[in-house]
Amino acid sequence: MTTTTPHTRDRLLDSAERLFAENGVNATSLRHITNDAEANLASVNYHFGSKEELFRQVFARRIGPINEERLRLLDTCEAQGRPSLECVLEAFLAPTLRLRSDPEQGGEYFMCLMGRLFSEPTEWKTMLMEEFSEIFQRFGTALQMALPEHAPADLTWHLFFTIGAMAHLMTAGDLLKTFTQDRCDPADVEGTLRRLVDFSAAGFRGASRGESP
Amino acid sequence: MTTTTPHTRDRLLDSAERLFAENGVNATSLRHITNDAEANLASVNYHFGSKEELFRQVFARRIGPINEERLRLLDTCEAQGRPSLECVLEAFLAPTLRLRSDPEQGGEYFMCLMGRLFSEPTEWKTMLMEEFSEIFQRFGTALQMALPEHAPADLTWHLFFTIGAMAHLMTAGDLLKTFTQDRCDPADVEGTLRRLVDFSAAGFRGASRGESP
DNA sequence: GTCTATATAGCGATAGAC
DNA sequence: GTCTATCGCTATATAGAC
Repeated sequence: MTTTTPHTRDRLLDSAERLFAENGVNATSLRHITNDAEANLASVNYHFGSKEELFRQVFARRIGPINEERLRLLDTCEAQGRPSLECVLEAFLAPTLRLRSDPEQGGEYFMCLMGRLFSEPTEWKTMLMEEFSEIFQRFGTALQMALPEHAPADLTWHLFFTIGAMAHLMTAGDLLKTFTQDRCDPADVEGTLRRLVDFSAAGFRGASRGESP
Repeated sequence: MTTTTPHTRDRLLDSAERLFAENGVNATSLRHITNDAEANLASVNYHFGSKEELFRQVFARRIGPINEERLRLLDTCEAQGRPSLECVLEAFLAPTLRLRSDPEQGGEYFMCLMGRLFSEPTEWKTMLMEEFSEIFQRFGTALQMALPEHAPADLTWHLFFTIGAMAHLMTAGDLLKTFTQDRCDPADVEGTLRRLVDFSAAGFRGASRGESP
C-alpha cells in the first residue's frame, strides 16, 4: 500500500486534533480548522455533519488503540501469577505518557487534549468516562491482586491521585519544564514514567490505612 | 458594619465565578452572567471594562487570601525547628481543598475554576503561575528542610505530582463520587486531605533516587 | 449607575452550482 | 466532493438617553 497525500477527511481530523489541543475545543472555530487543513469551510459538515461529531471522531480514532495497549500490557503483567504493583501502574500510565514521543498517534497534541478532558465541565468528560469504565474495572482487579491486603477504597483513592498526576503531566508538563529552567523535562518520557510509577507505588504501599471498605 | 444586598459589582463577580466554574470561561457569555446576576448587559463593561478584566478580578479576589493562608500554615510548621513533611504538605494542600466547605470564599465554584486553570491553554495559566511563584519558592525550601538528603530535582517532580492529584480532586472530585457510587466522597474534606497528604508523603519518601540534582 | 439600542464581528450550518 | 454565498444567530463592546 503506497502512501499518498491524506484525504481531506484525514487532514481535517489532524488539524482539529492539533488546534483543539492548543486552543481548546470551544475556542477553535471550524474556520480555523478548515484554513489549517487547506480545506473548504463546508467540508466539515460534509464529512462529519457537525463540530461535535468532528470532535467525537478526533477522540475515537485514538482512544481505542491506547486502551487496547493498556490491556495488552496488563495481560503481560498477569501472565506469570500475581502481578507486581509497579507493572500494573506502568501498564496503566505508559500508553498515554508515551504519546508524547509518538507523533503517529497524535503525539503531544492528542495527549494534551485527552488530559484536559478530565477537567472539562461539559459532556466531553462523559465521553472519556464511557471509554474508561472497562479499563477501571480491569485495573481495579489487578491492583487488588497486587496488594491483596489493602482496602478496595484505598486502591480507588490512590488510583484517582495517580490519574491526577498523570493528567497534570499531560496538560502542564511544559509548565514544569519552563518553571525549572529545563532541570525537569517531561520530554524524557521513560524517565518521567519511571518517576511517576515509583512515586505512585510508594504512595499506594505507604499510605494504606488497612481498614475495610 | 451592617450587611445589605450586594451591589451589582459583587453580584456580577459571584455569578461569573459560578458560571465560569460550571461551564468554562469561553463558554460563558456576558449575557449568561448578567442574566444570572439580574444586572444589565452593559453593567459588565461599566464595572470591569471587558470580559477578560472581569475574569482577572474573579480570580484576584480569592487567590491572595488562599496563598496567605498557605504561608501562615507553613510558618506554623517551621516555628519549632525542622518542619515535618506531612505538615508542609498539609500547609500547601489544605487551603485549596478546604474551599469545598467554605462558601464564603467561593466554595467549590472557585476551587473548580482554579483547578481547571492548570490545564487551560491560554493566558489564564500564566496568571496562575504569577501568583504561585513565591509559593513555590517558599515551599521548595521547606520541603528541602523536611527531607534534607533528597535531591532538589526529586522534590520538584514530587511536588508536581502532588499538585496534579490536588488539581484532579478540585476539578473531577464529583466524578470519583459518581464512579464509586458514593463510596469515595471528596465532600469529606478532612478525610480527603489526610488521604492525599499520606499518599504524597509516602511518594516523596519512598520514591527518591537520592541522586544529586 | 442603569437602561435601550445598536455597531461590528464571528460563529455553525446549509443551499445549490459545478 | 468541493466550491461560493449566505442564512440566522450569538458574541463582545459601546453610544447615548435617563
